[in-house]
Amino acid sequence: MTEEKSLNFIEEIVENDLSSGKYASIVTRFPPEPNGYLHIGHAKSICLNFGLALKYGGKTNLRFDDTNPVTEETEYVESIKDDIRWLGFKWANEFYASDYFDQLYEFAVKLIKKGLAYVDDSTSEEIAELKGTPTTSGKESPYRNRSVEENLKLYEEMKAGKFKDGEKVLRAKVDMAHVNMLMRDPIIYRIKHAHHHRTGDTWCIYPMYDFAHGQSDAIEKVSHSICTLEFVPHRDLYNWLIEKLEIYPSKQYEFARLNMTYTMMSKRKLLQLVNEKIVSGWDDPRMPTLVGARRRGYTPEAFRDFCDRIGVAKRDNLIDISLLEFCLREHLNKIALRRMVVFDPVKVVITNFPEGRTEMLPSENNPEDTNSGIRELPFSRVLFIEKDDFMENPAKKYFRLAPGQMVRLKSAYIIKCKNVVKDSAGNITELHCTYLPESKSGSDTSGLHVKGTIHWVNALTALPIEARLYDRLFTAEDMSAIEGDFKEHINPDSLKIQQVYAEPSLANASTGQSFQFLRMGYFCLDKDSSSEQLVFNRTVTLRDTWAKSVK
RNA sequence: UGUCCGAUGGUGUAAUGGUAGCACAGAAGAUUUUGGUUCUUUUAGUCAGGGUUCGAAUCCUUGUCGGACAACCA
Repeated sequence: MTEEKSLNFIEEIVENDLSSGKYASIVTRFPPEPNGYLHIGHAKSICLNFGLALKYGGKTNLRFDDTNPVTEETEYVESIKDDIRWLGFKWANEFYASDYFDQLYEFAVKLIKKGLAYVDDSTSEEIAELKGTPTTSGKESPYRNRSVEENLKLYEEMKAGKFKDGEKVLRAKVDMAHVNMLMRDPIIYRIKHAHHHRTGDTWCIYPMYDFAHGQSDAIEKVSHSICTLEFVPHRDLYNWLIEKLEIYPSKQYEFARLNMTYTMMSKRKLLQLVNEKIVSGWDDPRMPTLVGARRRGYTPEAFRDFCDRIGVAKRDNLIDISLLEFCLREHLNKIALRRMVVFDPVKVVITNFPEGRTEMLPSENNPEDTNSGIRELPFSRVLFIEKDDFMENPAKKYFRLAPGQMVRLKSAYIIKCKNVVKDSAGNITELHCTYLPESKSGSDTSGLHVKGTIHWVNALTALPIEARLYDRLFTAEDMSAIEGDFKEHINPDSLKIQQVYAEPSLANASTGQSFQFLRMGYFCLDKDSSSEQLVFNRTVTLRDTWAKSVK
């Protein structure tokens, strides 16, 4: 059997609840607010919530927490659904907090009737003033002791649109002296004469998060309501409302959100990058959004593996982005077809190869996958190789091409450098080489062992393509620690565009398809491609131990 | 100043009173028609003090450090 993997603290809770018979099966939910695109941090939550239900035989609802019409849009709803599907998860139900507005209204009425909620006419400032501070207790509002009848009437008038935005709020009557600020008579309904993306203009009062989230959980009979650490103080209120409303007792558990090096997860700041056109959009391949990562060439398999590896705990964390890249490379290595592309070409003339002749040479599509087959590469007298793959005065342990030295051309022949041609300025323009006909790949009888193998393309048939080379968007390791304007820490070199030369088979690539450009990295075809110009995004470089040792 | 949450190699995460383990990152080597992959080996850790115990990363206590909390956001 496979090794027993240790459980995270939430799995432990679930297993205990299941074995004790507290629940026959579990219900979780993923509750995004449709006011932005999902990012990598959400992926952790999605994998956790859906993963739990999958592992323990339960179900997961997708529920949009759409209680603030001012910031929410249908565009976001669609993108969120897309991203979850892309990650590979299926929700049992698609729900909206706005589906429950009628019921939520009735819940509030019930609270009023129990004498546990009141309409407050205080201004926002007055409410804040009376709220106290974390270290000093609050004071009661002068409107706190209105009669049930008056509250009922006022609340109904709020709903009917009799008041302007901010003129009145409905507050739960808890305890203004509570050590937990959230328990100091929290606002549960506010007036917003705003168009809602689903309910239109039906409502002009909307519940606050605390009066929607737990209630929605209860309505759906969510057994384990899993959220991030910043909601810990809300748990008191969550439980208080469930108790007073006498509804299904969902339980809230909190875990530490994902933070990653050189990355920023704040939806507000990401929106800023989009609005200020610092990036091309939510799906800019440099964005930590799921759409961005997808366009960049990240795979759902890599994300799921990553989420599995980072674990779930309650301490703040800052995950090294190299772990994500490791997961990515591991997956891409298995699935990406190999192709040869020369980025910075220097011309190689094979002086003993007949002019006008083209030979087709087979090359494996992926050495890690024997089922991936081969493709044919044209080889003739004039080729391009990478400038970096030649050194006139080779460094020690450099085993690529140098004057008088031999190197293997991948899937082709061993060549030997005979002559270096330069222009008047001393720049290398051509390398004159000879090839060893008996060293042909697959039928090599030369008996020679060369240390280096390099990639190349046939000059005549080379396909010019655009390569977009991405680097991290931010320069600071811990973006949450920076003070001042985060935009001062944007990497000016996060995108470099280069015209490069590809083997002809790349003309058949389809959008989103991943390739390994030999020795250069993983790339995928971008949607910006046209028939005249193919565009490839660099997903991630290959590990490069040589570059490291040179440095 | 208060309440709550947390603290294990560089980074994550296990060990649930009984050998501090795993992964990433780093280092060294082997293999390789990708300086990729793969395979070896290796560096490095329980926040501090006190207590309970035959035995403490784990329990108690004090302290230190980090985070959260004073939106009509979620």
